[in-house]
Amino acid sequence: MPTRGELPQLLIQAGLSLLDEEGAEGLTLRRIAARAGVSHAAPAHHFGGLPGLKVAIATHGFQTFLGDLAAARDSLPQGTDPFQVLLTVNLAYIRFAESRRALFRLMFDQLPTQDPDLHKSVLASYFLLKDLCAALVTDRPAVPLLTAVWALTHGYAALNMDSAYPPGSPVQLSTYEDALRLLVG
Amino acid sequence: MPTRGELPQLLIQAGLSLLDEEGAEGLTLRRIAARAGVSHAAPAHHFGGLPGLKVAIATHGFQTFLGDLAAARDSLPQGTDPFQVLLTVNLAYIRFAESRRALFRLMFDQLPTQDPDLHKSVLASYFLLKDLCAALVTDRPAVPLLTAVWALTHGYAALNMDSAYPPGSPVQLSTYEDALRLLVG
DNA sequence: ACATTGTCTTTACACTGTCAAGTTGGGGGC
DNA sequence: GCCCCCAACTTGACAGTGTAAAGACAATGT
Repeated sequence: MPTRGELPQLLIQAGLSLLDEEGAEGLTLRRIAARAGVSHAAPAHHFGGLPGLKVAIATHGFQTFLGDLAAARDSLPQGTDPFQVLLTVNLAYIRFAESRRALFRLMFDQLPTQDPDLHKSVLASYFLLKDLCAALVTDRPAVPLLTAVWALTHGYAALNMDSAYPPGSPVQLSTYEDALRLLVG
Repeated sequence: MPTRGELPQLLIQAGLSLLDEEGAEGLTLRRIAARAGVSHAAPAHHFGGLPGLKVAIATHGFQTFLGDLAAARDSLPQGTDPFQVLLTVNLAYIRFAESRRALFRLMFDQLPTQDPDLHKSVLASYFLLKDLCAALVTDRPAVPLLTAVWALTHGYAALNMDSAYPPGSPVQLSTYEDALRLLVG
């Protein structure tokens, strides 16, 4: 039995590992509980059930997602060309989807769920990308550009993740940079 | 009991209705069987198990998906501006994702599966979009443009489907046309 | 010291996918 | 016509799942 009070976090971590190692089908209340060394009903107690646990895992996923994006942004020296910053961050977006497929899918599957914490986590990533776009268009509103950029990036991430887009061969990521440049104008 | 030989199609239809009416969680071997009026082991017999049935449903989904895209294309008069054709077809893409969320998710979840029939269905949609792009760029290869266009469209479809992208308000589909025009150049 | 609250376990139940064995019914060889 | 055989389908059983109720137990507040 773990130290009192830290079980929820431990369960989320167990769920994340299970998700990475065995995919979506491995994500089971009982297996998570077993990995955390507690009974199978303990997770349901803390999260209200499997759906609640999934939301919690997705929320945590969006936080590390945000962390990855911010790390990519901060890895560049101050004063870097804003387009280069956006490109670097968005490639981190695509790489996240590729390296953590099951988690990425779970995250966006849970999006319709109305949960304050999940909503806040998503919003944080939204604002990060919005600021990057705002740096590129000083004369007009950033939201339309952000919408297009986000969609393009998410689409590349989704198609590349399944390695199924051009049936057979992988997505040419080099085309992403050109497409992004066209959108930015 | 249905007429001999048509049970597989009947099971796929039952699965599609179940998917539309109750979402991914309603898709169960036993419930599909009950809806088709057969025993719970009948679907497993024909499709080898739940995964096989899901692949069959996804394959059928891609066929009606292709039908929707082709219908949108053919609804325009001959000689229409190629860009307008591409736009119309892609809006049908986005609308399909919105109106059949569970099926759309299942389809792209099954993409990594290596199944000849599924692969062929996906390829058909691929070629349809490729031809539309080829009509727009006569001087250069169409695949890079197709990749970008497909990703942009798929991204809009995915974000719009969850109505979760700009957290709270729906995706502005008007921005899609502008973005597409930028990509086409 | 005592009651209370929150954490966790135990137990039970309905539901799921899969497998093995049985039943049935129709089509082809004789 | 008859029979065999095979495919379609059913039946029954099993392990695994989520959920709910009820209990055990320790920490905490009074």
